[in-house]
Parts: sequence; structure tokens; C-alpha cells
Amino acid sequence: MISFTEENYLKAIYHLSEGGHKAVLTNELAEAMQTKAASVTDMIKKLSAKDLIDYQRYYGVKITSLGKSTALKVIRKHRLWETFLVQKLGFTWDEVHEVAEQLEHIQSPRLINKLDEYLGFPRIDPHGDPIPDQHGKLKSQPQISLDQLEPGKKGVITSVKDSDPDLLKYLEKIGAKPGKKIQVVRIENYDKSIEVIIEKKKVFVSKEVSKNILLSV
Amino acid sequence: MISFTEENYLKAIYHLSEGGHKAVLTNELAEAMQTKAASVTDMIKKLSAKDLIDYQRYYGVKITSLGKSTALKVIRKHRLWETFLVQKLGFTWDEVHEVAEQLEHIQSPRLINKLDEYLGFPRIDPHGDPIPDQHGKLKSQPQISLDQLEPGKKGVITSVKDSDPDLLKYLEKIGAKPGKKIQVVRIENYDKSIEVIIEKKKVFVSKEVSKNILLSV
DNA sequence: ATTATTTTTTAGACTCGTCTAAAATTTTAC
DNA sequence: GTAAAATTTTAGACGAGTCTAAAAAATAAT
Repeated sequence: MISFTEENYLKAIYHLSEGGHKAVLTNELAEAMQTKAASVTDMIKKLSAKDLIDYQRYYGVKITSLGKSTALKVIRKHRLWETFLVQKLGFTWDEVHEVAEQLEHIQSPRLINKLDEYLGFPRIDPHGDPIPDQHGKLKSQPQISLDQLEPGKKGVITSVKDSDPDLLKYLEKIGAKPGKKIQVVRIENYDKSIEVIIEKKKVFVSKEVSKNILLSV
Repeated sequence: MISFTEENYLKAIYHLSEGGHKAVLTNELAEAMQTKAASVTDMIKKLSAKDLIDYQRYYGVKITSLGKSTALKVIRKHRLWETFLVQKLGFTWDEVHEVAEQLEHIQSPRLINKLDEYLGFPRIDPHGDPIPDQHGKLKSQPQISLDQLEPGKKGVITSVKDSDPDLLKYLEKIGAKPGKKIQVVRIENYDKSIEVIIEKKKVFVSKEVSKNILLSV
């Protein structure tokens, strides 16, 4: 049986490795998990013993295919619960992350499949992130972040990277939600802040914010 | 902060004490929690230090009013989730207990109040048990168990004590669900099994089963 | 290429919840 | 009213997950 904590580590490794592509360093993981490097090393050994990650001392970890599908099953639950909270209970998209962090650990395949059905088998969550299937498989469309888009070019917002409530409330206010069209007007050379058009309105966003807005082009 | 385990102990103490009236003995609690008496003693000290129970060594524990409302808030969550699972996700009443045992520990007053609203502020759960309010207050109607009803007398099934799936499936089959009228025809002297009429049909139930069927008269 | 710095790992300890075995207390039996 | 039996508590230990401090390995600097 996989523990609550192990699931959280695995999820962090999945995200930091950008879906299992990069190796993840001990300190990165410690930062992400709000813990100390020594604790990470201990946990890494446990996950490695369960074949969820490949571990070589001093070289960081890589997630295995078993680890990846395990992580994606947790992410599936997280995103389905977020969808439920927004669509059925009337939460706003900046309120759901914390609660979903708890709900994602409920163990009941029957529950999650019934929930999926109840929600009408949604493909994306309220932040635009794709929802993995029962087997932990994810179809991901190619996407780039707003800071990589050149002036004049257009895209459609697919999702938002960070789940920080302040960021989400801000994006809500400027109308930057998944599904909306966005066009880059100008990039300020000094600080790389970007002038964009969203729903016919001109808006300025900082480079920091633009890195969190993901687009399909 | 109260832990997952502490919540479970407190709930067990509440139930074993029949709502806080009786003192609960260490061994009773060990039996209920599927653990050893020594472990119970340790946990009792922690709950006592948090003023959730009154503890005198060798004499068992009594739940305090703080402990009682804490337990009832957990029970509120349990029963609201059970109601959700049955009413919205299409679970049957014998399938919900285990999942609700997990869901009841989710910490989010906002979530549980939104859920309550979404369900239309239900007063009872799928087993007929009353749902406590936000403050951990419970209105309980007086009820007796079927084995205490005399021949010829009638009652309305209010709830079912045990949440064992086999019992619930059996009661479903014989039509003994909350809200149904029930009349005692005869009590067999030898084994105290009872012949009853539910929805115009004669049914025999054992004493063991009859103790789990609660009625208002 | 040797030293200095950063990163990672080990060693030992702490809390939580659990256990077994032994001691203390209460209850029951005679 | 004392002995036997049952119950409860203490003592000491263990695994999970965490920590601090120190050692080891890798990376960067001169």
C-alpha cells in the first residue's frame, strides 16, 4: 500500500520532472515538499524500493512508468475533485486546490469512476489541465507559455500552471481563463512584460505571470 | 490540531457511550478500534490532555462537551458524505460506509457547508440517522429497537444501527428501510425471533437483526 | 590540480501510533 | 476477607516520517 506522503512525493516528482522527462534533484524536491534534503533522501529510498522511481545517489531521481501511472492516478483524482467543487458546489477556481489536495488521497476506484460519470467525463479541470484516464494515461496537447509567444501572434489559453489563489483571482479579473483567445501586442524589452489583447481588451502582464499562462497555437 | 486517529477514537467513544451518557471501558474501545488495550490507554491520555474526554485510570472514560461536539462534527461529515454518495452518485446504502470513513476526515468547513446546501440540507442520512448541525448539535427523536416492541404494536422504521453491508443488503431485500411501517405479529419464545408485517408482507427476523432496527412509536 | 563551495547522504534523535510483556489495580470467587 | 481471575496501566520497543549536525561526494574556482 502506498501512503499519503508517498503519493505526495510522487506527484511532486512527476510535476518537477515535467511528466517524467527530466531527472529531479534532491534539493528541488525538498523545496517543493517544504521539507529538508535529509528527509527527501529517506523517502527517495522508500519509493525506489517500491520501484516507483529510479535512484542513483548524488544524481537525483527519475520516475518509472509504474511511478508515472501511480502519480497520474492521483492527479486524475485531484482534477476530478476540482471539477466537482467548481461545477457542482460553486467553488471558484482559486478556492479548490487546497481541498483537492486532501480529496485526492481518498482510496476508492468506484468512487472516482462514479464521480467521473456524474461530471459527464470531463476532459479538463477548471484550470484547463487535462484529466488522466483510469489507467493513468494522459493525452496532452502541445502547448507553450505566453512568454514564448512573439508579438503579433495569437493563441488560445489552455491552462494555468500555478494554482496560487492570488494568481488565479488576478487572471479571473483580467479575463485570462482557459478557452479565451489571446494576442501579443508588444513585449517591453526592459522587464519582458507583455501587452496582450484578451477579449478585445488591452492588458499588461508581467513576465512572471506570462510564464504561468499556457497556450495552444 | 486533531489527528485522523484521534477523530476515530473520539467517534468510537461517542458511539460506545451512546451519545456521551455511559462511561466507556478500555477493552470496549480496544475491541471497537481493532487494537490492543495498551494502545488505547496511550491514546486516552492524549485525548484527555486535549480535554476531549475525562479520564480516571482503571475507570474508563467519559466524553466532555468539547469532545462530544468534536465527534458530532465528524459524524456530520460522515453522514453528509453518505447522503451525497447515495443521492448523487448512485451508491447503494450498503456501499457507502467505508468510503465515508475516509471522507469524514477532510478538513474544510466551507466544503462541508457547500455540500450540505447542495444536498438540500438533509436531516437524515441513507440509514435514517440524523445529521448534526455545523456546531455539532444533534436533535434526536426518541426511538426503540424492534426487539423491544410488543406483539400487536406498530412503529415506523427510523434507522438501522449497524452499517454491515450484509445486514443492509438483507434489510433492503425484506423492505425494511427507514420510513416504512412495521408491526410485530408474534415473538417466538425460544429464540426471540420475531414475525413482523412490513408493507403488508409477513417476514421473520432473528433477535440479532431486530436489535438493529430502530423505530419511532 | 588542488582548494573552496555546494549538494547530497549518513548518523542519531524525536513524535505518533502501535505492539508485547510485565506490573498494578480492580473485580470475582470461595 | 483472602486468593484467583480479569482488566488496565506502565515499560520498553518498533516503523513511518521528520529533524539537526556531521560526513561524503560532486561541482566550481583559482
